[in-house]
Amino acid sequence: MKLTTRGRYAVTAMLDLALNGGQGPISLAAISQRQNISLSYLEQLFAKLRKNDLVASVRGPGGGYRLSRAREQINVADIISAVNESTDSTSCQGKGDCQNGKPCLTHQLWDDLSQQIHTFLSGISLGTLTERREVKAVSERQIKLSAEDGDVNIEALINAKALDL
Amino acid sequence: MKLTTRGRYAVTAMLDLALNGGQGPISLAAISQRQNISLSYLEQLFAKLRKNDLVASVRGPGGGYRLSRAREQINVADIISAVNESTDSTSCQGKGDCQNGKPCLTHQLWDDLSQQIHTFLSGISLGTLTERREVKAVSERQIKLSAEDGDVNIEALINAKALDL
DNA sequence: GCTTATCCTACTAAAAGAGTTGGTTATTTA
DNA sequence: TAAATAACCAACTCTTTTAGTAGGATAAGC
Repeated sequence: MKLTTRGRYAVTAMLDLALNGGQGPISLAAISQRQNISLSYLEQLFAKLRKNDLVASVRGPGGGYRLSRAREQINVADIISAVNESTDSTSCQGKGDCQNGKPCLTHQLWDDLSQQIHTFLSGISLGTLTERREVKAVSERQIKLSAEDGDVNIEALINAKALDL
Repeated sequence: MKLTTRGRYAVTAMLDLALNGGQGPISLAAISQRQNISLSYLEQLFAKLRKNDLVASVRGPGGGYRLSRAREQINVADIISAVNESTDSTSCQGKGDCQNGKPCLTHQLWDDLSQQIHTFLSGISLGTLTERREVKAVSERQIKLSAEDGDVNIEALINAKALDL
């Protein structure tokens, strides 16, 4: 398990999808605009998310992406490991270049720890997050700050939350 | 909160210190040998650990480092944030270059999440880890695999753990 | 005064992160 | 059927971070 900005982008985009993808697919262009993430970078991330069966795609005009499962069935750990999976060879793949000649065991300590983090993040689903945020969305609509209706701007939501504090 | 190999090195080194530093300070050279981490890299990491008051140093021959507090008072979150603290400006420091003109709020979602991870990791102390490992160390001594007595080789410990599975 | 070991700065090679460019394919709509 | 849309795909670039080197200075013990 690795926690970087890459995972943050993926989680944010997926949350956008969960919030805005009520009816019909959402284009990456829309997510790109709302969340201010480069379109091509999103394409790369969604290629991995699709390979891991977290999203499904619809091509052509009016197309885009939708969650392949219910919000509650997709957790944060899924998303983060999906976009990080390419070069996850932090442990030296049993090459045996560790001191004892035995396959790489030092790293197991960290893997042990990151396994716990993984378990922890598995408990947080997109559903959990949207529920928490949707309440704020309602109060946000009432305050009538954000203009474009229909769209849910995550930034605005968090803004609303910040106002609460 | 950021989880990379850098933090892994730091946690491993600190655990080595907790396990081997029973009487007197431990030199970085010793840790370097046991854990197979470059000496100079350890120096850089320990400079930050010292600034954050997680370790204390003794100079000169026979010198080295020791934990500045009891094992139980040092947690994994402390260690990781200590070695990562230099360039932690993942959130765009209120520069206001986000779309709304307001200071950077999109990132707050992630900060929210990573705050939870931080809380989680704060619950795991070096004491927690050593206790878990020390049991294994005893069984390891009984099996009499690792030769050099006095030293506790984390790799060997985890090896012992692997044998348990 | 020699050795040990922390302390400190600067530099470097390699990898990962983030984004750009320039396409192709599939699908809808006019 | 042609145009527009938007997913798909590959290669390339720029920047930052990682991990490690090199070369010392300072402090303490023998």
